[in-house]
Amino acid sequence: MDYFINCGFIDLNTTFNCGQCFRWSALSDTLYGGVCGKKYIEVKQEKTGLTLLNIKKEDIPYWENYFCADEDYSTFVERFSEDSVLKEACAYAPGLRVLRQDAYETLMSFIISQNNNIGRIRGIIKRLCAKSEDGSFASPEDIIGLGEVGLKSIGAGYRAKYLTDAAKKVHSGEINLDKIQKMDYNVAKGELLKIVGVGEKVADCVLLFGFHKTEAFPKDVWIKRVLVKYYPDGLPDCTKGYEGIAQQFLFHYIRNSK
DNA sequence: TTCCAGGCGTATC
DNA sequence: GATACGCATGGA
Repeated sequence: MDYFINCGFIDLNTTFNCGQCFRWSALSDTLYGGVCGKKYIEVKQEKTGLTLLNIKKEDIPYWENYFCADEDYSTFVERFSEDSVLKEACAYAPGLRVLRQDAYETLMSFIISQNNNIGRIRGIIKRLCAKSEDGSFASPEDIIGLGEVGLKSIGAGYRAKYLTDAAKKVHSGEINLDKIQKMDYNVAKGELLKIVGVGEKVADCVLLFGFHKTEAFPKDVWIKRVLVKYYPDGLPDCTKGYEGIAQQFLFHYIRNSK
């Protein structure tokens, strides 16, 4: 069956190409295919939401959660528009949404992202996931099995040992992603920082994109430029509690405008 | 050829 | 706590 999710306007092209996710690809102007968890899905752009194609009824809640159908983005935009720069950033990317992605996949993806560009990140993840049996994201066992040599052969470079460390800690239970989901932001961040190769920025990306902790504010090279240029005295009050959502609008704006 | 990319670990002060 | 440097890789 096909299933329409009415979540208000969502721009799939912008949402899938703003650097938060790496496994969606355009099949046409209005159709996208992607893999999350064990599920391949095709989604169609609609005026007030999106349609899940050929979806099993029991999978619908997963995708409603993934696309944050429960969140009203007009409220965010209204709040952020108290600040002139954020107002412009929001106006620049109508329909941009921060997704609720799988925490494990987000962890591995953003370890790969460090000191890297989005095109290469996508390529490395694609080659990595080609190593799994069913096309789903490479499991901890898959990554441990590949070893650092195998990981370097797909272009992971010096991040190979970081992926290995993360995979081992998840596999052993030393890092428990289900428990991290329930922790407060600061405690959760402390857990992620135990992984070799996960620093402040990657931890915040995982907390925002994988655990939907919206107060996480990842500072990459682009956002650091935004802070210097527009917010030398800190973020405006209208972002409080939702700094991560604001961050994504600013990130997309600074990278793509002008 | 050099610079850069959704940074981090390590050494040093 | 702050700063400097090396690190794999490939596109610009």
